[in-house]
Amino acid sequence: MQKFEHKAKKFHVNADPIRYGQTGVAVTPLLFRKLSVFAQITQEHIAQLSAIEYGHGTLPAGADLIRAGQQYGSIMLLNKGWAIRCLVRGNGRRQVANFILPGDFMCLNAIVLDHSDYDITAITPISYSQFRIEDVIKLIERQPILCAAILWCTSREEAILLEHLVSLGRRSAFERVAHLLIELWNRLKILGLTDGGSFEMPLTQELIGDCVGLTSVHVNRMMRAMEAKGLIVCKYKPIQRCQITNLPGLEEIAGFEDGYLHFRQMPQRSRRALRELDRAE
Amino acid sequence: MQKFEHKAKKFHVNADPIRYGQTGVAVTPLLFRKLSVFAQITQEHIAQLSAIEYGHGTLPAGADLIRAGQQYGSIMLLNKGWAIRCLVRGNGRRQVANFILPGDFMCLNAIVLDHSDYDITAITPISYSQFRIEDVIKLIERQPILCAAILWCTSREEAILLEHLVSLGRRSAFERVAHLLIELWNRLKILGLTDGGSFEMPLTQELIGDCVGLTSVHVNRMMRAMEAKGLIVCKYKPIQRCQITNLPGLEEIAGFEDGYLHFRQMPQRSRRALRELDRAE
DNA sequence: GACTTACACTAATCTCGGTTAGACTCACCC
DNA sequence: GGGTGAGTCTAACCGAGATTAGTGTAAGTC
Repeated sequence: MQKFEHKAKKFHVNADPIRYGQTGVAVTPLLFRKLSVFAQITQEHIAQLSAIEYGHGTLPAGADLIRAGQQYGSIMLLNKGWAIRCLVRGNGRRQVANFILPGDFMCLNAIVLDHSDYDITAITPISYSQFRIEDVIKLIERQPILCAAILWCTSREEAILLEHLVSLGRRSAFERVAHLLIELWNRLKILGLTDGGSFEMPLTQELIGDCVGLTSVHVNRMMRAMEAKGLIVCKYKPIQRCQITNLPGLEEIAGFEDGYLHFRQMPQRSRRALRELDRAE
Repeated sequence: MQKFEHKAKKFHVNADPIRYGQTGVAVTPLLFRKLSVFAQITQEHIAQLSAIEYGHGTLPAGADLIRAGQQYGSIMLLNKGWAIRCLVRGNGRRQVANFILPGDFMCLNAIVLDHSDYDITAITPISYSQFRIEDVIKLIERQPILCAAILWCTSREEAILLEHLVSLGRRSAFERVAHLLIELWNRLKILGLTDGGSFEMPLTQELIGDCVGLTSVHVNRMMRAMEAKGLIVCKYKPIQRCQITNLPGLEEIAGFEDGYLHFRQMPQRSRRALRELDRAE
């Protein structure tokens, strides 16, 4: 880390209205798909969530959904497109905390926190659903499983954050970039948005750099190096698609272990406890 | 970040049984003190939590409470002493995610996650309370306010993690160390564990380095520099006490803003929604 | 077709912070 | 009182990655 005088650019709007994520597909299938990785979520549960959706919106690439310091409005669910959660320091240095993919909630901690610590910015055109905080509270009260599912989302997000922390603190530039690519691939895979080793990736190298704490220049060097080693193919500019040609090799170098993504069932004991609550109704 | 070949040391036990944190004080006051920052928690609420405590334990400095990859056992609450939550990479490089202070929960996400991603290691002798996961689930079901309080703890922890991410990605070595010191001071202050600008800090420089992604050598350089500028006094070795002599100056340099610590009341709307749930019983 | 914008990519230089190695201090212990 | 160990501190060296300042290219716009 050195000076980083470049100011975070605010509005590099992508004029063309390409839809990232599965085109024309509503939220619920993606969320359902994600949540079923972890618990016996039924379409019925998702329907209950859909029932309290009070609106939805779209935003062009580059627009902010919420700014740091701002009071939380509603809880949102990203349906299409990609967004970033990022923190901007006083001097303009920007840190992308993570990438928000379709099926991810946004501002979930509005339930207990007053204001946001971060900006959420669309990096492609996005569409999202909105939920009133009160409605969500009431729903998760009635539906323990849904409550657990939401808790799972936040816990998983924290785990991903933790892994980014390790990247920034204890991984080399090469490892960081590699690790990010593998993570994105994994997260998209459970959504069914990958095609073999290949996936749509609407990121600029600067954005990647802002996420892994490097300059775009250095991200570029690392990606050139990966291609040279035959690990990836990713030469479109601006990057739109990335293909991992040698996943095991990449995982090896990055020291990637997928445990932190928690692609597992909820622990037994919690399942039992929750079932009891369900019966109690 | 470069090579970092030093293996994470496992057992640098502190032989002397000094009690960090308020000596001889049980959990509940500290937790109560922390939670009341955020909601109208009553002693009654805390009593309900105490009621489901099923055991407590102590551990010498250097001992692990849980290891990465291990299945979660119970949820715990740190009563006395300090601990760290840290991730160790295959090659032995260690990243301290955060410091766990008295009044902090540990393994809270055992509710939804199966296994831990991190080690929790005592860095002083510690004592803690244990709760069965099922009991906690049942309790928060009966007590929406307590549920919100716990959610607040995890959300706040995530916010702290986010701030660490910014440190690692976008702050200079000097800023990182300064930021950490101010954060610790703030967190201890709401627990009533500070004395003016001064507080007990049972950390080695290596531990600080493992948290902010630096070597102990460089942490030392930075702390020397801070003393030279008259910002802190922290000369005991091993560090036992740190005094911030010029807080505004330090905050200025570190770019510290306390918003992320969320020393605020829960948002209005959530308070209202939760009150309604309470009446419903 | 000229102008503009956004991004990828390259090369040269510089610096922050890692590495290595060892001295110093204090506490404990046989 | 000498030995051991844990931690602090200093100095010399060096390299990963930032910085700066470009060139190249594709696509949109007037």
